[in-house]
Amino acid sequence: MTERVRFAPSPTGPLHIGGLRTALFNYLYAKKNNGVFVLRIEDTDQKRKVEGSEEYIFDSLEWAGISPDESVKNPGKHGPYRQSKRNDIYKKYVKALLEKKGAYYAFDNAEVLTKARELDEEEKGAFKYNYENRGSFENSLSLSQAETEKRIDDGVPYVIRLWVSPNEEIIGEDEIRNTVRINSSELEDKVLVKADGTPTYHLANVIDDHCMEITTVIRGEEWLPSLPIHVLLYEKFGWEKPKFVHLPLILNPSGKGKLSKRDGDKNGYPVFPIRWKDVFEGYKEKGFLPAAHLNYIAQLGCSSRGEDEIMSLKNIIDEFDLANVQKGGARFDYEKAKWVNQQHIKRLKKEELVSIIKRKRKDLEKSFNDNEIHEIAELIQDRIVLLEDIESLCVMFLESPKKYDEMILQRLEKQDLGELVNKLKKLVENEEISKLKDAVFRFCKNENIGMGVVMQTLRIAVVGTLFGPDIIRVINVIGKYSTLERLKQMKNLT
RNA sequence: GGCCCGUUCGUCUAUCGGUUAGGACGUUAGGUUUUCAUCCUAGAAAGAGGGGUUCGACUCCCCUACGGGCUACCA
Repeated sequence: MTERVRFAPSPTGPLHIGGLRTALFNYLYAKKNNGVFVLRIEDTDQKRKVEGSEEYIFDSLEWAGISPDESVKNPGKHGPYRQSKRNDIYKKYVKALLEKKGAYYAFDNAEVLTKARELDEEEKGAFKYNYENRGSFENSLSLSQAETEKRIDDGVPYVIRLWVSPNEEIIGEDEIRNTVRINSSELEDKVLVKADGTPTYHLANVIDDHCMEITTVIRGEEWLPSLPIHVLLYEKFGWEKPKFVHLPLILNPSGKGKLSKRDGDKNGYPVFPIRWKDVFEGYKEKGFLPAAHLNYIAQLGCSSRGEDEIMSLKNIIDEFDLANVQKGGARFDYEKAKWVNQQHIKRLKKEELVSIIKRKRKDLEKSFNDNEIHEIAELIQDRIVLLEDIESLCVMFLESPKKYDEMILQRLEKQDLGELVNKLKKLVENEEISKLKDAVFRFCKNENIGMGVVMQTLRIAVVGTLFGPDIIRVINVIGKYSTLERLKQMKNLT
């Protein structure tokens, strides 16, 4: 049997890092098992729907390189792939459930329930609509059949609730943790169909997973508490249950709660894969390679057997094993995420890096030929942590220094800077630029000046700071003319 | 409050009853480099606490503590 998994986000805003990881694990599981990765849009609550979020989900998955095999965009035979289009299906199954006495009508309005809830909270905690009190509410169990039918005919609003019988042991199997056992008396008669006739998550989810022939449900740990409800639903329908996998949550770096948008804002890292409506920057814009981002996320709460932590998507698939998934939540670590990205960049083929650099710095091609850009790529490759660093790393090749590091200037002042710059200028003038290194060595020896001082002076004159790649190689790239110009600019300054 | 899940260096993790508890990020100290980055070497750094079971527990069981999740006609 082919494995079928699904990622089922609801389009209520941008997909965040946790969602992306859930999608990733579904994808990995599918690919590892030659299965099918389905994307289902859970838009039963139209009130909460946010324009653009469905597109955003597709765009994010595409950026990450983990697009679904079946979805609204490439439907298979299990459609529709949007829950808002499946209401007829739900209706059919709810009818059957009602007939089997697996569910019942309830007419209680919001005020009644709110009041009951408040009352219970004062006394002992959470209110539950269940076997203990359903007799005192207005529903098809407490009302006569005639009254129930009359109300429905009269158009009195109602919901449909799951009929949970007390004191039964419900067993939920999770693939990465121990069997979850719970007494059904703890459960609530969950609303299955809302007053507007649309299903709640629990109902739609179970029916869809069954109808779409999902074999393994991989979702976040926040769903673990509703597993018993789902198990009950499968049993009442008489359906075979899929396997369940509840992924540990991604926590804030502080460990306090799930990773949140707020936290990302505060600490300066994105929590979304790609830009969301000019409001939030994503990992893409921040300068993460999709493969690197996936690499980091795949290892949050999951260990890899391989000795190398840096892996391509293909490697991640090969190594993927549910047995390696952690049980406890994992804190997000932006420093490590950046390090992984840096490692991926370091391993990029020169051609790939060159094309990224050309894209980021379009003006580079005006001043340099392909060979030179390759050299630039080589000079800066080890220094890029985020792709956005490319911009600043390229500045020294394109412009003469706008300002000079004051501290260094002061330090060098003792050496009669003006004269030294002048001599260097002459040196560059008279030497072949490709042989500059030897020339500088000779110069130091003849003039009896320390190598350090000469190189620092040259560097500060050419790029303005004391950081950066091999200054001789930089000079080779920018050429004799630019170098002389820059030395002249420095000379005028001193 | 109730229910559920979890707990190994600061962080991500290895260990599936016998290990000097290993690796990675970060951090500290050296080295390489004209500088910075890279790279190399070394160091500090962990089994929440208490009971069992066992010849022997990080590993199995129980309790406590702590953390997280859920507790909507949201998903």
